[in-house]
Amino acid sequence: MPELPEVETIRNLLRRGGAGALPILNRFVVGCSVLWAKTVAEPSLDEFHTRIAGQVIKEIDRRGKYLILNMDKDHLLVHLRMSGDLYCKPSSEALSPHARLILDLDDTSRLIFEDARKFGRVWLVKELEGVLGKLGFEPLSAEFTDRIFYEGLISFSRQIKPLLSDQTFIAGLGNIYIDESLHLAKLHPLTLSNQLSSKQAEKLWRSIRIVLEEGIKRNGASIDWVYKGGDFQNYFRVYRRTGLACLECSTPIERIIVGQRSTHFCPNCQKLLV
DNA sequence: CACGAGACCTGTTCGC
DNA sequence: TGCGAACAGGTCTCGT
Repeated sequence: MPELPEVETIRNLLRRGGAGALPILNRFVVGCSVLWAKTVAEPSLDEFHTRIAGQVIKEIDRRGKYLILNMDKDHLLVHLRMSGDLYCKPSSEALSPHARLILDLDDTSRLIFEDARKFGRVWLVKELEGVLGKLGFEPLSAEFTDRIFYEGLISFSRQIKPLLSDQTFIAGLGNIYIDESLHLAKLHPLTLSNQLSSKQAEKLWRSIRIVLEEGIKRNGASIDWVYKGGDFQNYFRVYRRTGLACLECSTPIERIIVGQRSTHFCPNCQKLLV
């Protein structure tokens, strides 16, 4: 489910509540159940239970696709991977069959980490560095300038799509937002990063920010059975539009595999540089 | 260094 | 209708 805009949407729901979910700021943890042991990446299950009890949720941040729950003593980091979700509901409401971790809160609500595919992970840590240290550019930050992006791009000779999906280069993009950004920037997904002109890099930089901001504005994308809430899927330019007309030139959108991921692009608007 | 394959998992949809 | 194959928003590790 989640790339940067979906994670940001979940963050907002946890901070302010909405869509049937409760806010969790200033609540404290009174109990905890781990229903799928592998969900807790760090520390050990025993230590996780003893350390998280009694902690207050002070603030919620995001870095790339990670949610950061700042508690009074530790940080609880959450990565939703493919099918995770994190929300707070009254304890009286039925539990999802895919609940993997439950934090009982002091107002008889509970924070539920749900994840059908069991890929998601949480870390309870003193310092963020160990988990987040290798992440690359934060794409909507002020420090992420077109110039620094261009310098980064030309320092590698890599296919642009796999490079954009590398979280140590840029954090938060996934399959949807990469395909959308590359179409907006009129770049073929196999373009080599060091073949880009500064002009093209600037256009890609702008496209990434436009697409992410629109995704956030629309509360993310809802696809399949996994995640629902946002409506960015109604504004896709290429993602899962194989065979449909390009919105710019009417050429049928093509689907290829790049880096073992489904990749959608317009063969007319996004020609491969030679 | 850059890339591809396989693994981790479950659930839905597609094709015959 | 039924059943196996293909596919899904992510990331890690290993081999070449």
